[in-house]
Amino acid sequence: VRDDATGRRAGTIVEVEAYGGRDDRASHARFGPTVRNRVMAGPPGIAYVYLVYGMYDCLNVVCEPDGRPAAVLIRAVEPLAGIERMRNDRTRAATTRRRVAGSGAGLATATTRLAATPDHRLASGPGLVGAAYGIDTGWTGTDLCDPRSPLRLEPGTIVPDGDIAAGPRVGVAYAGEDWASRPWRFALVGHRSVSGRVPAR
DNA sequence: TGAATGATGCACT
DNA sequence: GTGCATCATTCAC
Repeated sequence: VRDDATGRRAGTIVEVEAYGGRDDRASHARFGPTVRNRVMAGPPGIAYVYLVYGMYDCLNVVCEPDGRPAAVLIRAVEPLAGIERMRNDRTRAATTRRRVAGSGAGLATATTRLAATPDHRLASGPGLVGAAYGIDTGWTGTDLCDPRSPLRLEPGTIVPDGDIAAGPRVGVAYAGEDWASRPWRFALVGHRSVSGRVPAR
């Protein structure tokens, strides 16, 4: 859930990935404590937002007790409320990117395609979750478990194990076969808001 | 319909 | 200097 002056955005998390500590070669914690990842080793329930590929903000929830670095990446959300606001922020993010890239035609097609994007695909990917919720790295450190927090987790429903699919994490081939192959990506089976991304070889 | 590619800022070595 | 926990577009077929 995110609250701000213009209203409330809410959705159900339908896909996540787990990232461990020093030994996980795919985790930001593999470098040991750094300026960027330092909240990962702090108390759990805190937001860790990082910029990837120079343009996408990815939201993580710090896990494990204070002192042990770990986090869960929110990969996809099914939008439930504040959908127009999500759409607006998606457009804004795309517009900013295109302006930097300097392609007017690209912007036109980008906004046209976004308008054709169904509601349930507005946050179907880690970068898209960040864009739809208007989250950037400044949100790192936010207490996601405080009911008064403008960005927070709220209790959901218990899902039977059988409804959860597990598979390898996306885009972590660099970590080596052992770590890249671990089935630490979890998603609701067959859910239409799960990211369709396939590892690019 | 699917694979390749470019964009872009910054953490890290 | 290198490469990334991504996505949209372009170019084959």
